[in-house]
Amino acid sequence: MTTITLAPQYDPPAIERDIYRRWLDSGVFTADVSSADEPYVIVIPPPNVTDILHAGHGLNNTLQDVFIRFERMRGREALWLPGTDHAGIATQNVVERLLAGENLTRHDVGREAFVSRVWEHVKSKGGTILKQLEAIGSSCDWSRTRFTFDDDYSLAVRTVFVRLHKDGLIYRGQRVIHWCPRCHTSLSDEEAEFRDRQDHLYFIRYHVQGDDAESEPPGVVVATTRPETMFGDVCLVFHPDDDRFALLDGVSVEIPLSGTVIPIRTSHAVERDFGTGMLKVTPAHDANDFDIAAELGGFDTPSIMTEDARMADDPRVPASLRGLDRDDARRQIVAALEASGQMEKIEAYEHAVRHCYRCHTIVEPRLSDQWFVRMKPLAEPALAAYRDGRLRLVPERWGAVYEQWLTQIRDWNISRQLWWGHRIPAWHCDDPACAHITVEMEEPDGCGKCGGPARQDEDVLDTWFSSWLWPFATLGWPEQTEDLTRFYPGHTLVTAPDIIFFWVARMVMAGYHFMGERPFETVYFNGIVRDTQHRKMSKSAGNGIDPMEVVEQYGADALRFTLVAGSAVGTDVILDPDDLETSFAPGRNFANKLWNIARFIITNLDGGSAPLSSMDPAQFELADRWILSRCQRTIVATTEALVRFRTNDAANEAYRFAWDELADWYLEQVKPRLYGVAPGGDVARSILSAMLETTLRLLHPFMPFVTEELWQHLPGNREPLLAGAEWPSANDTFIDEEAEDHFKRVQELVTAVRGIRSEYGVKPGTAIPTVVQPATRAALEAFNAEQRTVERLAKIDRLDLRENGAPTNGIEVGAHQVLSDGTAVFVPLGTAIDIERECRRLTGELERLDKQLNAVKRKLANQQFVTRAPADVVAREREKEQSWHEQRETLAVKLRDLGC
RNA sequence: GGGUGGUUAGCUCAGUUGGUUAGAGCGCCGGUCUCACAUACCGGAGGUCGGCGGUUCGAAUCCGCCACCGCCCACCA
Repeated sequence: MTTITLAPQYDPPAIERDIYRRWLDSGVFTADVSSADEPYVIVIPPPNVTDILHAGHGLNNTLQDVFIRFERMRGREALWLPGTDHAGIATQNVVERLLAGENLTRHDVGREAFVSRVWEHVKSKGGTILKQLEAIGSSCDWSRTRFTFDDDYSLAVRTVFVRLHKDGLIYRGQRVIHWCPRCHTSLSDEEAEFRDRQDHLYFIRYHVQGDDAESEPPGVVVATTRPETMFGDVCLVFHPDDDRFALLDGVSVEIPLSGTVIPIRTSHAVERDFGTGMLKVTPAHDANDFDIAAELGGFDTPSIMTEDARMADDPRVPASLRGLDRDDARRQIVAALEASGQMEKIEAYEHAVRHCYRCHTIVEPRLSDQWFVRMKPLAEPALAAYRDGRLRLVPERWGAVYEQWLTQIRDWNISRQLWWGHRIPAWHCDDPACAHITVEMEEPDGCGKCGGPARQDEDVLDTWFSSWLWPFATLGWPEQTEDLTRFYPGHTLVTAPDIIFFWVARMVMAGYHFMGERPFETVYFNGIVRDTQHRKMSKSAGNGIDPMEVVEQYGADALRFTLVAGSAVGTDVILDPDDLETSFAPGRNFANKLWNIARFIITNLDGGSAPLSSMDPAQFELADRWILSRCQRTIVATTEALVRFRTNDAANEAYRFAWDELADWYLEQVKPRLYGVAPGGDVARSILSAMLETTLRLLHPFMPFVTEELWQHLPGNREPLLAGAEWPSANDTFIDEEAEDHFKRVQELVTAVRGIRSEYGVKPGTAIPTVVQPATRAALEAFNAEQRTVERLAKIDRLDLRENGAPTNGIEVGAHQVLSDGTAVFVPLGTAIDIERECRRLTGELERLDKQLNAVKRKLANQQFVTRAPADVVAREREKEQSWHEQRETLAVKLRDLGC
């Protein structure tokens, strides 16, 4: 391999595209169905087909890629299955907005033309996000890309519908559902999300029939937040034990403004303490009221609003209000009631109101015929799987949410009055007398009962009704394909906790019901990306970060590193959209650091090095043994952290090793040997090469581009692609506690000397008097090269080592740095020091030391501590006392010498 | 109303089962363009770990209460 000279700075855009191309060409991302290796499967949470990548996708997909690359390197047959979701309402809304720009509605163009228009849009604009996933380095198996509207996938959806229907788990029912008057569709409970709203509670007086003007009180007062629904009232109810109204049971009242007569009844559903204790029952416009009315029996369910949430053209609605939208109607009704004296009072009232999760319009409860999935039987296996540990959630606390939802699960409304989606495979008989509904995979010849003509149901299925099949429908189900056999069940699902109900729990249900097996073993919930005010990042809020911009400016690796290393398991990631530099420069800088570590090492390898295994360990110096030992520990720690999904720990372990240990210490220590100034150059080269190689492997899941590029520049024979290379395994023979301990002392000494040089402006040529304690002396003596290391790294000519006591008598003044074993480094002779200032400083230091010393003495004097604390803890305290005592003595001598 | 997460340096956050003198990055101060890197190097300042109480030889860590911030769920209309 020719060593091209590496540029002094890493330039991401210059290499990312080529590297990605190289990966694709090699097929390293493609899972081999016939491989004997143990599989590892992640299915992507399919983004909406027209989505563009936002920061949340960035985090989510980077995490998936980290796991998949890690397992791939560990030798598993890794499959990361990508794809997109047709996203019913969301996509339909996008196209409807486009039409609106041409002053058209979907009804103007018609169903068929509209659907082709959406397809057109999806084909031209869709899938952008998949290209963007490539840009951030995602190692998806693109040969298996799926779309929830693919023919195969649609077949799976129909199959599921038909099967569940046959099993009695899908039924058609008339219910009060959540209706979005803007999207013109029903919504599931999950899609109608609560938002707090400042509202009013209106107290309205209903006249009791037969009462005359003198009656006291005249009629009954009902509290409601929705006066506009009162024309749909069928009765008023109060609690049967509520004495206040005891005489009113069975009495008739008139609905204000319309005069419709309705009875008063009783129901245990009434909360006596709320409002007046009298409740109006509007079965067609409130799910609870529907239940109450049903329980009482014998009531109609009058609808008094249209699909647009306008007052209906209905005899129950006063003529002047018909056609008004619900807000205008409310205003007029309130005004009219105030005028007629029937508005008792209006109170400010804050409550949670359901809104459409797509357009945020207030949802209108509406009585209609819909298709439902009976959820209880499906939920049970999903619940059991979690409870007996077959399904693991990380972090575990989400289990409570998962459990609670499954425990109190309600039937799922799956029909949507949209045009973009999987058409429901049900055909209604044209003959009202027959009214049979035929449910089949393909269009039947006619009604399955009477054989007459039948029309297909107009509705489409909830988009989540296709998503919940994702882990197996993507693998070819209902066909028993090789892929399905090999790659189901999968292993890790990485997703955000906000779709735990929509998607995660339902996938588990579908997995057990149709496959008899969990779809994945672990669900890893990543955090949510927020801005500095902890608001969720979103385009609409204008606080988003465009990952593509970050990739351009800082590189994909910087983006990835920031997102992954910046957050602990399941915690949110806070980023400042107005300050990309603060967030992403550290990642970019680290990539550059890595680049330069490699640049230095590769340059100095001079085209090659002998393998580490051929080196005689007897020739290893302290620094060699130290870095080898540290490297082993880093491998263990990084691997361990990744296995436990602690990606931030893993990334930081590797980061620390590369920057703080390899670059800052080993590289510096080894320079004289490389330049031939000191012996041992070959050993150093060999170790450097091994360290770089391992570092690249360890960092590859986090920063695939820069590591792969550098890998390509490494001299020697190894796997052609880092993406397909082996994850390093730890080798205990290199663990060397003595070397770690000794090198730590060398580091301490170097740092102390640097401190003195910096603070007192000591010139490079000056010797540094040092009174060495045994531990430090051992470190320096056992490895005779190390004193030279200290001198070189601290940029001094000579360490002037002395035994015992202070070096002199006030000439070499100001004991400055004292090491943990009491070794003292002094300011050298001839250095200008401000004696007074030095006295103050030393005195302060002495006080601090005394305080610590007293604390530790008190601790050791405590019998309880000595007898009850673990022996090693006590021993540490003893050492501490000893060392601080020595430091104190050194300081005291200095103070005396200075004449403080 | 019920859950649940958080509160540690100016900022964003680590701190695994309670045990060295509580850490990192950025920012700040001082010094260096030292032949891998100024996207760098060296040194430094900065925290009574939200408050109170408790358990313990020992608490950022465990328990209780309080305060503030956030999220989820919930048929008091």
